[in-house]
Amino acid sequence: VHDRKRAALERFVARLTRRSVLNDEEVQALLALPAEMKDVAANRDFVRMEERTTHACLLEDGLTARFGQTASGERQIIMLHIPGDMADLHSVVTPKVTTPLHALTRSTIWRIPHESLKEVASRYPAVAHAFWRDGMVDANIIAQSLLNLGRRPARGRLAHLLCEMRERYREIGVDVTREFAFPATQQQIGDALGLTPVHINRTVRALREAGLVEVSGGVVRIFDWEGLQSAGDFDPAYLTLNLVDFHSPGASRTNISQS
Amino acid sequence: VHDRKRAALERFVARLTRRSVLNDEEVQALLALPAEMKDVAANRDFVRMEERTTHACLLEDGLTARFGQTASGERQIIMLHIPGDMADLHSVVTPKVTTPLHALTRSTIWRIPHESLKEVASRYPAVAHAFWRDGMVDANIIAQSLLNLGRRPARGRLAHLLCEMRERYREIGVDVTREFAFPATQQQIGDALGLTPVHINRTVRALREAGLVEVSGGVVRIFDWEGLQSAGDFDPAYLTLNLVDFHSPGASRTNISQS
DNA sequence: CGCGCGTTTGATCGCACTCAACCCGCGTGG
DNA sequence: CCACGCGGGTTGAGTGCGATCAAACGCGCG
Repeated sequence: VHDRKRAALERFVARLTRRSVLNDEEVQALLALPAEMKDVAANRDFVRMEERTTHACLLEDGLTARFGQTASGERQIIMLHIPGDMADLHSVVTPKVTTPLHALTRSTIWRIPHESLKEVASRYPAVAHAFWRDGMVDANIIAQSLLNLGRRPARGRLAHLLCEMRERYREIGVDVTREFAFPATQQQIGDALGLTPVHINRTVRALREAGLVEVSGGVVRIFDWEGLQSAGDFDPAYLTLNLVDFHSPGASRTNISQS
Repeated sequence: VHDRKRAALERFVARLTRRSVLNDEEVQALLALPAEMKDVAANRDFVRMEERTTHACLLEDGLTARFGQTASGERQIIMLHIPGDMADLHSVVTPKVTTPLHALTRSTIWRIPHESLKEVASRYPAVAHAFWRDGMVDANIIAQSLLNLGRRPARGRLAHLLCEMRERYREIGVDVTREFAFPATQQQIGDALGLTPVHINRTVRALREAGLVEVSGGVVRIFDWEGLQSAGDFDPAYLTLNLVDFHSPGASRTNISQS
C-alpha cells in the first residue's frame, strides 16, 4: 500500500521534472507528501461544484475530466486527465470549485492536502515555479481546445483531439506507435468537442474511411499518423516543452536564506 | 514619466491584492520592479510566435488579445485583456510563445523582465502564490469560454461575453451601470466567439431588438442587465473571487528563514 | 431471456456560413 | 471642394454542416 502511494507520487514528480529542474532535496520533499487513496466509480463526480476543496487530486489510473455545464444541464469537457496528471493542482490557489471533476471510467486518485503542497511550494521557490508552470501548461492545452472548437470543423476537431491524446499518452510512457487505449465513449468525446454523439459517430467513420484512424472499443488505432496530424492541423509545439531551470542565479534559495 | 510607471505598477498590484493578501514588504518589492513603456499601434502583434520571451507585458491602456491560429490562417481570440491585466504573466514560467499577443486598439504596455518577476516570486512565497493564482484565474476565464463556444448558440455566446466584459471592467473601477466602452469591432468579437462577423452583426441586432443591450460605436449600452445575464446563462461565480491569504501558518516565510 | 448502454444509420431541420451588394464615416489627395 | 479608397457595419439570398428525431443493432450482464 505504501509502495503504491510512493509510485503515484513518483509519477507526479516525473511529470514535474519533465518540465522543470528540481534538485534532490526538492524531489524528496515532494515524495514525502501525505496522500490518501480513493477509488471512484465510472460516471461519478468526485469534486463537486460549490465545494471549497482542501485537497488536490492526483490521478493514478483511469480517465477523468474537468467540465463545465450550462443552466440547461449540458456539459462541456474542459480538459481530459490521464494517469500522472494532477487534475486540480490549480485548486491549491483557487480552492473554490468552478469546474467539477468527473470520472469517465473507474479511476483511482490520491488526495493530497493543499496545506502540504503550499508548504513545500513556500519552502522551495523552484517547486512553486514548477507548480505554476504545470498549471500554465494545462492552460495552454485549454487554449488550444478553444481554437479547436472555435475554428475547426468536426473532422479537424476530432483529429486534433486524437493527436493530442496520443502525444500525451506517449509522454507518460505508453506505447502509441500502432494504437493506444482511450476509453472514452462517443458521447464523452462529443462533450469534449462541442458536438453531438451522433455526429461524432459519423466523423469517426469519415476518418476511418479516409484511412487515417480507427476508433473502436476504447482503442485508437492510427493508420496514417502524418495524415491525421494534417487533418487535425496539429502542431505539437504547445505540448513539447523543454526543461526550465528555476534555480537561476540571483533568484535562488541561497538568496532567501540570507534575507 | 516615472509617475506613469508607478501608476501602472500600482494597477498591477491592485489586481493582485484584490485576490491575494500581500504585506507591505511584498507590495513594495513589486512596486520597485523595473518596467519599460511601449506603445503599440492598433492591429499589431506585439508578442509573436516562436519567440522566446524575456519580458511580461502589463497593459496600461487599450484592448489586447491573446489568440491562436490555424494553418489556414483563421484566428481565434483566446482571451481579451483590459487595462491592469498582465497579459502574459504566464510567460515567466512558459517563455516559449504558443499564443501571440495582438493589440485590437492602440495600446500602451509596460514590459517587465522575467528575471525580476522570478526574483520577487522566489524571495516572497506569497507573491509566487499570488502570481500562480492570477494565472489560474485567467485559466478559469478561458475554461468558461470553452463552455461558451462548445455549448451555447450565438445569442448566448455574445450575451455571455458582454456580461463577462462588463464585470471585468467593473472590477477595475469603470462605471458600467448604464454603459461601458468596449472598442472591439464585430470582426474581432467574431474571432473571440468562433462566429463570422456577419452573424455577429445579426446577433447584435437580435439582442437589441430583444431590448437587452445595444452594441454600437465601441460602446455597450445595457438596457436589461438581468435579461442579458439570463440570455447568456451568466453566473459571475467564476469571476468573483474572495481574498486568499497565502501567509498561512506552517507555510510562512519564517519557516524558510529557519531552514 | 430481457434489459441497458453504446453504437450505427436514416430522414429531416435549422442555425450559422458563404457570397454578394450596399451604406456610412473618415481620412487623403487631387 | 470633391473624388476616391478603406475599414466597418448592414442586409439579402442561398447553402451546408451539424443538430434533431427516430429506429434498430450488438453486446455485456443480471
